[in-house]
Amino acid sequence: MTESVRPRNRRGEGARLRAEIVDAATALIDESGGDALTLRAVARRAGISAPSIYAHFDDLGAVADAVLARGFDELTAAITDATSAAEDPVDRVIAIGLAYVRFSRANPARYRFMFASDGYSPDAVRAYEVLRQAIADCVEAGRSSSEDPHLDTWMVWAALHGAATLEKPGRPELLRLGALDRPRLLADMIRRLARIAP
Amino acid sequence: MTESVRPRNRRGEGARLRAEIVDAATALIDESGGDALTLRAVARRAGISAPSIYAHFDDLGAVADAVLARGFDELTAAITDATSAAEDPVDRVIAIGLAYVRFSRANPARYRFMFASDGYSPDAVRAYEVLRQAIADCVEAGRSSSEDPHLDTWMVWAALHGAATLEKPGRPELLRLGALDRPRLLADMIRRLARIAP
DNA sequence: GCGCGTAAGCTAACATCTGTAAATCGAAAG
DNA sequence: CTTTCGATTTACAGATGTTAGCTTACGCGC
Repeated sequence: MTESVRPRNRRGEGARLRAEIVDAATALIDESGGDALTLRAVARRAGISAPSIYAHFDDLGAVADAVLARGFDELTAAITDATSAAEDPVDRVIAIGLAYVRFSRANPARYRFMFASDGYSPDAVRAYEVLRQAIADCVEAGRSSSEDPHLDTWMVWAALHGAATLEKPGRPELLRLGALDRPRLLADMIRRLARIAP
Repeated sequence: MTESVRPRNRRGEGARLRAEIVDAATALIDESGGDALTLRAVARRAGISAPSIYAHFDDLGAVADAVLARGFDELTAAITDATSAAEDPVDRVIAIGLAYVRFSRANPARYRFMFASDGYSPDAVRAYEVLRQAIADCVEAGRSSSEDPHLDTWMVWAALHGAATLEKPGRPELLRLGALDRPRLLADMIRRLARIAP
C-alpha cells in the first residue's frame, strides 16, 4: 500500500516535491473523490511524511487550491486546443463543447471537485471567454442568429456543465442513453442554444 | 452552541425522533454543506446524544439516504405542483423548468448534496418523467417541433441541472447576470431545447 | 580529500474529531 | 411495583491537521 521509498531530491531541487505533491493530490481526487483529499493521504501517496507538505504549502487548503488551479488550466488548455483545431466558426463552437464534456468525462471526480469549490477560479472564466468569442464569431459570419451572444453563451455553458455533471462515474446512468450518438446529441444541443441552423 | 434540553418523547412516540433527526441533518446540510454531516453534529443539532441515532438508523449513511429521499420528494413535489398549476402545455414545460431551478436556488447546498450522491435516486427519474410527459404533450398539441422528445427532454434536463449548479451559494457569480430577467432567460433556454417556437 | 552549513525530509507528539459498541439509567405505562 | 421503551454516559480505536524538534546527506569552499 505504501509507495516504495522515495529518493530525496538533490540540493536546489527541493521545489520538485511541490509538483509531486500536487500530482499525488490530483491522483487521489481522480481515484476516490474530493473527500479522500487529506493531508496524510497525500503524503502517503507521494511517498513522504505528512509534515513535509508544510514546506511547500501553507495548509491542506493550499494543496486543494493547487489541484484546482491545475484542473482549470487543463480544462482551459483542452478548450483552446479544440478552438485552434477548427477553422469554421461553427465547427469551433461545437468542438469547444465536445472538448468540455470530454474533459469532464475523462476526469469525473476532479471535475466535480473543481466546480464544488467555493467560487470558481477566474480560470473558469477564461474558458468561458473563449466560448463567448467563438459564438460571437458565428454571429459575425452570419451562421448564428443570436441576438445576445452573452446570454446565449451562458445558456450553452450551463447546458454543457449540466451534461458534464449529469453523467456520474457510477455506471447507473440516469437516463438510458447508452446506444446514443453522444457527440451528435451535444452538437444539437449547442446549436439550438447558440441559434445555429443545422 | 448546544441546543436546549429536548423533552423525551412519550411512549410509542419514539419514531418521532426519526423525523427530528432527518430535520437536523437536513438543516445541517442546508447551512454548512454535505461535509458537515457527521453523526455527532446531527446529534448535537437534534439535542440528543450521538448513539441515540442508532435506534432509528443503521449508520450515518442511512441518515444521509433519508435526507436524500426527502430532498428528492420535495423536488418532485415542487415539479408536480408546477405541472398541475398550468393548463397550457407550453406553460407547463416552462413552469417545470422554473420550479426546478427555483428549488435548487432555494436549497443550494442540499441540491448539490443530492446530486453528488452516488447514483441518483429513482425519485430523480420520477421528476424526469414528468418533464418528459409535458414535452410530449407540447408535441401532441403541435406546439413543439421535437422529433425525439426523449432526447430533447435529456437536453432540457441537462441544461436545467447546469443552470442550477452553475450558480453557487457564494456570491461571486461566474457571469455577470445580476440585472437579468432570469425566468425569461431560463424560459428561452427551455424553448430552444424543446423546440418550442416563441 | 575534508569539513560543515544547510537544504530536504523525518519522527514523535499534540489536541481534536470521527463512527460505533456496550452497558446503563429514568420515567412512563400497565 | 415491574416492565420496557427512550434515551444516556462511557469508552474504544482510529483518523485528522498541525507543531516542534531532529536527522541525514548533498555540495561548496578550502
